[in-house]
Amino acid sequence: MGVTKSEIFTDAQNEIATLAKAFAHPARVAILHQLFKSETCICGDLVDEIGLAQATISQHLKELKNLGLIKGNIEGTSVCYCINQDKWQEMKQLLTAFFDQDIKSNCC
Amino acid sequence: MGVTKSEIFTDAQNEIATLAKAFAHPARVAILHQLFKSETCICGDLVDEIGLAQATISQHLKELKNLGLIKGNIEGTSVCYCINQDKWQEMKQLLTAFFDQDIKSNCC
DNA sequence: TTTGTTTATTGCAATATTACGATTAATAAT
DNA sequence: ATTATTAATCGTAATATTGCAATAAACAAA
Repeated sequence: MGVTKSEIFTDAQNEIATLAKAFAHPARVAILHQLFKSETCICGDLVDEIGLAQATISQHLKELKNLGLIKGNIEGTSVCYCINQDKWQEMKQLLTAFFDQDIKSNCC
Repeated sequence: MGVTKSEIFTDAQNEIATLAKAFAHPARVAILHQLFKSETCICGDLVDEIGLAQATISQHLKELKNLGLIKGNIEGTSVCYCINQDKWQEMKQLLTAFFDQDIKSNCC
């Protein structure tokens, strides 16, 4: 018990859930927002900008990177993080398609 | 520790995270998909359709209802669940606006 | 080489989520 | 009234997530 039964769902359903998890925590939303609006996207700047410990930000960055939504370039001792635009578009398509479903019958 | 620090994020960031949680589990994705495509939206049918226990489905339905994304109408002994289209549109707008952000500078 | 800077990882504690059996509540059917 | 049906809730167990201090790793600067 307590473990998600991925095997009983379709691939599409699991994929949507996995992608949605990226946005299911305000710290990750804040990180992504920062990456969109900011000139620089150095990890350390994100730590300063958002008020969480360095280890915590690093962990959230790792999750976003694992999903492929961001990528990191090493620049000397620091790492520059950016949105992975290809993957971002792919995610956007999948989720907006889900949001744009139209109702077959509205019984209530 | 282990508790999300909602107070350090903006209302918009918290709202996006809260809404995204609706889709962050495949069972809820499956439930919503079923509500969109199905003629009937009786709780019991969802239990049959998706392979989870009645208590589990009921719990997921409660979460979706708390978010306002679905509503339930009592019909005799059964309950008919449906998408709340107003809230669905509102959610869609908020999330697609986030997805449609355009990048200021792409440094990597 | 030694020191400083920056990020990743480890280890741990606490909270949150997921799942389900058992029970309860509410209505329908007999 | 009794029984059956349906859904919500309670209690509990297990896994997942969040957060951070401490440490490690990797590189730059002196």
